[in-house]
Amino acid sequence: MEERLDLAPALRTHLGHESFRPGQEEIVRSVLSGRPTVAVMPTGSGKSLCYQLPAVLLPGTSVVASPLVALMKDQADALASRGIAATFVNSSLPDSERHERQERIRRGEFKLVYVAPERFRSASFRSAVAGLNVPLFAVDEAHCISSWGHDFRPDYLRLAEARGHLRAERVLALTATATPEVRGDIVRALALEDPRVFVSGFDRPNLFLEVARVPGDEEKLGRILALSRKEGPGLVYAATRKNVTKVVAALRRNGVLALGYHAGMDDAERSAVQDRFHGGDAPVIVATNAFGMGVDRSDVRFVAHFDVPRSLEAWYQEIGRAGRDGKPSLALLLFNFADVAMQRRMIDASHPREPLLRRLWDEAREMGEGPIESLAERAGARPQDAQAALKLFARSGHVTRSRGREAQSFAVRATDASFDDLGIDLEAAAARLLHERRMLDRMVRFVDEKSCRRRAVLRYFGDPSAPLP
DNA sequence: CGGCAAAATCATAGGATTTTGCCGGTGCCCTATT
Repeated sequence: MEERLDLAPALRTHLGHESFRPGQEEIVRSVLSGRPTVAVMPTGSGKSLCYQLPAVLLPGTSVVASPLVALMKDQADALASRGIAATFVNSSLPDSERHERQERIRRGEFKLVYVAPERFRSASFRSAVAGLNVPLFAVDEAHCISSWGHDFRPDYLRLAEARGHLRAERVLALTATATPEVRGDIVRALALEDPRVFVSGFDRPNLFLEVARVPGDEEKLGRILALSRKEGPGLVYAATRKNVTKVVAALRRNGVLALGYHAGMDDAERSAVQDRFHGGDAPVIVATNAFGMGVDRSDVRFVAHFDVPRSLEAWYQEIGRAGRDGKPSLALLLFNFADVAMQRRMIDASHPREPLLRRLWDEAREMGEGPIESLAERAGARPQDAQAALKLFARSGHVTRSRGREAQSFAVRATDASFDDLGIDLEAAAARLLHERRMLDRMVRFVDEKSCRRRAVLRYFGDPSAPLP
């Protein structure tokens, strides 16, 4: 007979909720049972409670892998204000503070510790958690494994190792976006054995999905302007920083208070934009895909895409930020076929080809060391290609990179190593390139979809509640 | 597959038109310099 622990009192005392929202209780029970758990829930449905409550109930220190250090402080503070001992460790802390926290972690003073996956590279952190009793290792935004792990943030692919360091009794992976394929990536990367997978409904009945084919920027701006004036607050996603600037300028020229957001802005500026948006001050945010995580405003009336996104997943996640209050909202995709070419170029460019890589390695070896800029020049490549290639070379330890005041430079450690010694998995890289192209193709096919768009999306995500054709 | 800005061209000396070239998003962490 299964023991049915009453979770309601703990939910009330520790987290201040009267009752569970749909899906939460089952997930919490699955975690408590000890079984590896994957929870796929739409943003805004209370994912964090699914690890917070078990962390409070289980003896020991639970560790949460979270992608953005900028959000950790708020998360930990929110828990602390409820009397839950939570903290975080990241590079924003001065050394002394970090060491002090690690000592407190070592002594088991915390119920919850937030870290980025990269934190496990630090020997002092690993040592702090070495003897710790860790009942739960939670991986938030677990789709990052799939979207960032391969080249952007490789430590996402080493989370199983991290789990090993922690000797965590339980694992919970949480995400808002997951096709069956991404779910598979998550299970594999975390080496989950026989996990329970919970998928809540992806249908968002209050979102009206519209795709508008437009011949050029003028029409796009016209539609966005009309929306901004009538609907607001809203989000506009653009594919490049340059386009962000362009759209912001156009809206402002026409009297709409729009704020731009992208990773090229400094941290203070970025958080100021977030704060103004949350404060209800800015009716329209124009952003690259840097904007999203940690955004918590329920009355967003529209999400418009100035450029076609790279995948259905990306698009659905982004439009999911509209209408969390359940009121009618619009997702508008402004589609110009020319934009597909731009995305295709970006995809291709992020996967340097083998001949280019070989050329760059030969040049790098010959130079021994120097600014990345001149390496690019000598190899007849663009700086960003040289940058990407060196990142790849650095992974094998044959190259170190450093950043001076102005220029970034590199140094080859083993000048006698051949290209093949670098151990670059070209086959895997080629496969990923192909995969990304296919995702984009699917996005484009979706634009041409003749039947119900909603049904097509739900089918794509494998939503069990999707109506059958 | 487009759009834009800069350069080249035209046709005749300042300005208009055409051609060409370019277009790159996400964030950890650490280390060397001020």
